[in-house]
Amino acid sequence: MPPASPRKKNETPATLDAAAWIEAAMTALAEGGIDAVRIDPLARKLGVTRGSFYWHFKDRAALHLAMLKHWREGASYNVGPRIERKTTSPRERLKQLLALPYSGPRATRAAAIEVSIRLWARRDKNAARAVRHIDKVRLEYFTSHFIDHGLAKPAARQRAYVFYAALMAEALIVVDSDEPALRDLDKFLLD
Amino acid sequence: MPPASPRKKNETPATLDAAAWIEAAMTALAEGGIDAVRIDPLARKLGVTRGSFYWHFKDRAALHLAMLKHWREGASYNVGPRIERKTTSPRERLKQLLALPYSGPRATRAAAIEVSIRLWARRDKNAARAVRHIDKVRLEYFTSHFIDHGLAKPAARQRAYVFYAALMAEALIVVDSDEPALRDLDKFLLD
DNA sequence: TCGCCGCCATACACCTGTGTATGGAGTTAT
DNA sequence: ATAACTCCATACACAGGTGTATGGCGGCGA
Repeated sequence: MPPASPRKKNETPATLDAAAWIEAAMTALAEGGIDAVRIDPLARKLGVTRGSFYWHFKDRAALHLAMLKHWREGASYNVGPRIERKTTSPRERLKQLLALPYSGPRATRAAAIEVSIRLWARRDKNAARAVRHIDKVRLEYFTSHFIDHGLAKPAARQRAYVFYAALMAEALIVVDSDEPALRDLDKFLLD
Repeated sequence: MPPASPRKKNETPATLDAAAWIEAAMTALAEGGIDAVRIDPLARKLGVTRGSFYWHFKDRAALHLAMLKHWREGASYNVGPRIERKTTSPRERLKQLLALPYSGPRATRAAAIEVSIRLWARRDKNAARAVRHIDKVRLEYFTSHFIDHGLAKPAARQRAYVFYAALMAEALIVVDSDEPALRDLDKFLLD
């Protein structure tokens, strides 16, 4: 981050172009892992040169940290809310979580980002810290729902883990799209 | 592969040194994804130079295909057998499968390879084909166990998917090692 | 209008990896 | 011993990425 660029009035919060770099970086992360996040290709896709990057970021490590921060702030509720508009039953909320398929256009990107970051976390301490934090948040979120659903805490936590596993597995396991195993999954996981 | 090196007598099947390259490549794959499988670093770790590689393989693409073949042949029963020595009950076999932790020394490598290949499969058709095949084999394997366990086929297939998901999730989701959610998981998944 | 500054382009030095071509050491067959 | 073959080292041309230093362009403020 540069010396806190002091923007003027009707501009976005002073992180507009840095955000564009981060967005492009996340896409590259989804498509090829952390090693695919390279400055030159990103610059070409953004229609600029390296000069822009090295104004907004000190180096690649700075971009990596910004990417983790971005994911940390967005991932908590990417997999979660936007659902609790109407206070439906806890069962309905979990059912909707399972229903949002990891096979959509934007969901595919999110799934790839999940996998990429977790692979990255195997060799990067910062990424590992972010993953640990996000998993903690999500598991507690799911657990609370199962508690609302009527389960005792240990059972709720176990169920939350399996629920989370089933959700994440959609980003890894390949089955035929008409696979019946995916239908009525909620009946097994939620009842 | 070179012109089918005609070995003589007491040598291993003519793929001894190529196998060493593949082994090193799989380790690199586990540690940094497919982009980390680079010839020069591999050569340094093996104590040789590029000259060796380009004798055993045509190029990187050939190594990639060999890696997929290697994984395809080994992965089917890496996650599976070596268990069915004694014909225990199907429930016991599945329980043992769940018990083999993805946190051991060599198991960590296998888990990383799983994730790396699946991320790789998002941009490589051959890798995608291998993953599809392996998932099919494993799901059928698990399904048959649940059928032996007494479930009807649709229910068994669904249960196999959740079982497989819980297994794979250990390679992704990070929890405290003393997490109670992982204990007694079999009671939920198998009963 | 003039200078300042945010933002990016350009050029340079450096490093790392790929693929190929060629040579050389060691072994085996005749 | 000589030829042939296996296996690897060496050298080269090329491509692509990183980081830095420097220059340039446009807008805003006094």
